[in-house]
Amino acid sequence: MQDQFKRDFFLGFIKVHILHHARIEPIYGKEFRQELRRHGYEISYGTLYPIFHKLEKGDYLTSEQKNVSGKIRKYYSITKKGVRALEAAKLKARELFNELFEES
Amino acid sequence: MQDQFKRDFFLGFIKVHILHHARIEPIYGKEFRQELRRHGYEISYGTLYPIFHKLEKGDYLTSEQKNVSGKIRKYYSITKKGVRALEAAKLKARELFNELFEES
DNA sequence: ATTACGATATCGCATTTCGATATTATAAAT
DNA sequence: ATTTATAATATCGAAATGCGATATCGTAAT
Repeated sequence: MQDQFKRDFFLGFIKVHILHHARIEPIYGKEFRQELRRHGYEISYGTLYPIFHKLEKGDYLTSEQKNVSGKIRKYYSITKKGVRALEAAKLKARELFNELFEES
Repeated sequence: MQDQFKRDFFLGFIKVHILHHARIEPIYGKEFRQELRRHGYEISYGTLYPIFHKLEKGDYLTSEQKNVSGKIRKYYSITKKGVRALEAAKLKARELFNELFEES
């Protein structure tokens, strides 16, 4: 599968992952990107950070800066609106799963 | 959930749906769009048709025109390469599902 | 002061997405 | 035979998104 289509198919998956993880615990860009790579997803910072910004602007995430041994990290947590969006996404993900894997 | 984010999250889901359905039987644009609407996905023709074209160009789909009572329909079927991409996507969808719904 | 460095932010270009509009092909009507 | 109607596909221009590369930030150590 070529990279071009990987992105096409999976960027949405990645966005759901963001909300899901940000609900469990605050996440920040660099570590989250590495987490994604461990799961086989490639995303550049030029894509990831603007997604964070957009999700924060849309009030799906909220951020808080922390100084970790002299380096600034921006931790994102999910908002109530984000939780609602995540639940809607989970519903759709479940439907997709059922359809893809139903016996036929 | 606002439309803007619906699209962000679900356009990839839609692309997986396309491959999945095109594997089961040949699909064509207008009917497939209505099928998607029944499942709660909104996509315009200005988005859908170029996706078909791109998937065909990338050899994930192949098309055949048919005359149905005077109207031309372009039926798309999946290719071998498309099947491989679909299987990869199903794997990822399963992983996403497992992560979203795992007990914690 | 300067350097080092983890981390975030932004740039310019290419591609994608969108609603709206145009085009195509044929059957039915005249 | 020409016109009209219509299902369906194709394409347009503008806006948004995605990308790799590069720049910037903030602080601690030197």
